[in-house]
Amino acid sequence: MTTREKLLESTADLLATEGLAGVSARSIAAHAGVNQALVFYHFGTVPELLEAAVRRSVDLAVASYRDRFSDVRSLGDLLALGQDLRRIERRRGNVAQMAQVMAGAQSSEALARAGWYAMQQWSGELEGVLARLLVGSPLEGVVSPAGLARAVAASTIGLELYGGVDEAGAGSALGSLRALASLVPATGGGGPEAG
Amino acid sequence: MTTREKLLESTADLLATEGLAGVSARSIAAHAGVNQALVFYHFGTVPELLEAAVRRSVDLAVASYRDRFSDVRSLGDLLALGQDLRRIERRRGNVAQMAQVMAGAQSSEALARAGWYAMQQWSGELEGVLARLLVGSPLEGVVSPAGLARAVAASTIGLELYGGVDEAGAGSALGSLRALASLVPATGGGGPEAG
DNA sequence: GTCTATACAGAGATAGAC
DNA sequence: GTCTATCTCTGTATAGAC
Repeated sequence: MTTREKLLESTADLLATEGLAGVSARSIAAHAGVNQALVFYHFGTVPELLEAAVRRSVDLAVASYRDRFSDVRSLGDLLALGQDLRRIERRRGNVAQMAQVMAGAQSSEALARAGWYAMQQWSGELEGVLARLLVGSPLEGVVSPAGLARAVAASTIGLELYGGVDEAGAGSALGSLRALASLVPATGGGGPEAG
Repeated sequence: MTTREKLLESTADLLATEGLAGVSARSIAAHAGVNQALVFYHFGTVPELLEAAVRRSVDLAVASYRDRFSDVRSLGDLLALGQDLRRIERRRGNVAQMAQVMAGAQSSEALARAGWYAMQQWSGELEGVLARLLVGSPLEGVVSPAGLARAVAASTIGLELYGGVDEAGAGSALGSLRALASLVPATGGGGPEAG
């Protein structure tokens, strides 16, 4: 593993576990077991390292689901995949990472770019599936696949943050969304937020 | 206006406009036009000041809607109120404030408490209305008012953060949620996320 | 309650030897 | 590419005069 890779990985780790406030050139370098000055040698500034780390996490994560996304044939399939995906990505810390980056977007151009990119990648993937599934469904023409995909992604971020301050509350929120999803007409379950 | 109040107000302002990273004892004091040491005299630590400021913002905001909440008689009414509320609170910066506090919950007990409290107040209010409205509706027994209220609140936080990195994307997401809401059975419009 | 002054830790970042 | 050393700034927090 190169120094660059160690730094990228450590940054992603720390961002997910400690939040933005716990991420500094010093903490990253310590966690990676490399010298602090190398952060600046390889990435210029800390926000740029953060951006690179998030892009890498997202690219890896999205790519790991590409086959499963293209196998989806029904809203039921999508629902099942969504549940899996949510569970796995939360454990990996990728959802928390995105939430932190988006919260920090106000104070850094690089973080804003990273947040934009991450949302773009995930919702782009989901949008492709939704576009296929909505053809011929009662929802066709009523909701746009692009908007729906983005709504699901944004709500996931919100639920992640909420879970950080009230786990039980977030659980009940998710339960209600699942219940609502089961009401989507003519699909037998599988609404958008159900994952 | 007392020094205490100036500090609370300035903290809320800065949190909404600059984000957590832009909030420090120095910046707050400068914005309030008071001496920096007074932050510690009145509130002990910076996170405690943040907590107090958020509680105050939330209490004031929620109280200002209490009458309108209790006037709601139909999902249509709720939808209209939700749109108003969302527009006004976003402009006031209260949504951004909550998003920042929840993102910082990882690094501070006080912020976690503040985030919990804010979500509790807003969803408690909404839950009361939903509990009334769901009686006799097709959704009664299918979704819990408590969970639904929390899902709406959490999604609002997520959309706020997303809007910070991609305004157009967040707009399309909101549009899709409105479209979905119009499909809620037997109500003629007025689903949960539509506000 | 408010002010000045200051201690001290940790942040980002760079210079220069290796 | 890597390491040591260091500069500078900004952050929290406190002591003590007023």
